[in-house]
Amino acid sequence: MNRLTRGKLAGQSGVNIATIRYYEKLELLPAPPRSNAGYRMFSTESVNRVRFIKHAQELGFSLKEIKELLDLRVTPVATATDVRMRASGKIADIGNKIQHLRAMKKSLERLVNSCCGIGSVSECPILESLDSEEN
Amino acid sequence: MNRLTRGKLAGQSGVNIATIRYYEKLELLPAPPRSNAGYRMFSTESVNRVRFIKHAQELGFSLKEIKELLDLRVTPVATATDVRMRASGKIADIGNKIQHLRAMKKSLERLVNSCCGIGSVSECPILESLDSEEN
DNA sequence: CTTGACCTTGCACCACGGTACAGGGATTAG
DNA sequence: CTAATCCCTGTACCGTGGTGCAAGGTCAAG
Repeated sequence: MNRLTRGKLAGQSGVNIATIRYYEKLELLPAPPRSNAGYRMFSTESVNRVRFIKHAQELGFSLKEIKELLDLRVTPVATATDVRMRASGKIADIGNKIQHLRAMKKSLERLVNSCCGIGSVSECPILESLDSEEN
Repeated sequence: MNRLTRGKLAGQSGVNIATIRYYEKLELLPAPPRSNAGYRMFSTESVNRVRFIKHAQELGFSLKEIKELLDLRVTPVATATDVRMRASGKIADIGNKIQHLRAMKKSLERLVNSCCGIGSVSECPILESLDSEEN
């Protein structure tokens, strides 16, 4: 298992080199072992970790929430019930996000199909996918 | 159609009163007509608008992107093709988000079912839903 | 064995999305 | 009529998520 410097990790995962240090500080990345000279030696696994973080961000999770997601993996057995509860909460959150996105997608598809068709209707219906009272 | 003050709009849409002014400055809300005393007079429609903005944010859209989504509605007929293209791009973005969320959800469900079950396995598999090279 | 490209640290700065505050005017309840 | 509560504006500040810079150490190529 060969190891990566900070610059290599940043390059391979598509983020700025300084971001790696920032994620390490927030404990989104575990503090890696160091070479004799003090250089960070990341495992190749870390690339997936950083990519996961970036993808989760695009989906509307904050770094704090992403840390919670990642911490689900390593929580000791003693708290299995707690882990299951938190994971279930995250699953529910994700389900809600999917529902909202589906509604938005449907609205946009209606917009494309009905407003901007050959007839060129000037007044388009509002994107009204998410008008519910609560949430 | 009765009108709302800034405070009423904020209250009914569940945001801070200062946020309304901020959204107006960013042109996410159109500058409303004013009363004789200079008070903003929002339409009841604005409540849905603000809610839409908040929901879209939860789904990982920036305010700039949300402005683009909202602007799709009011772009003149002349640019119908452009509107259709931009809307299609947004639809594709949303589709990708949904796919990513589904993968995350599946991973979490596997975590709940296989790791934290009665057997209490200590080593859980990584949340590996999003390891793809590109995107 | 030097030059350039990497690495280290601490610290300062940035954009985004708000949020608060001061100083003043309007409106409504008692 | 007056106090409380709303509204107005400009401006300053805040947390999040980075990003850049300076001063110095390391490593690999020529």
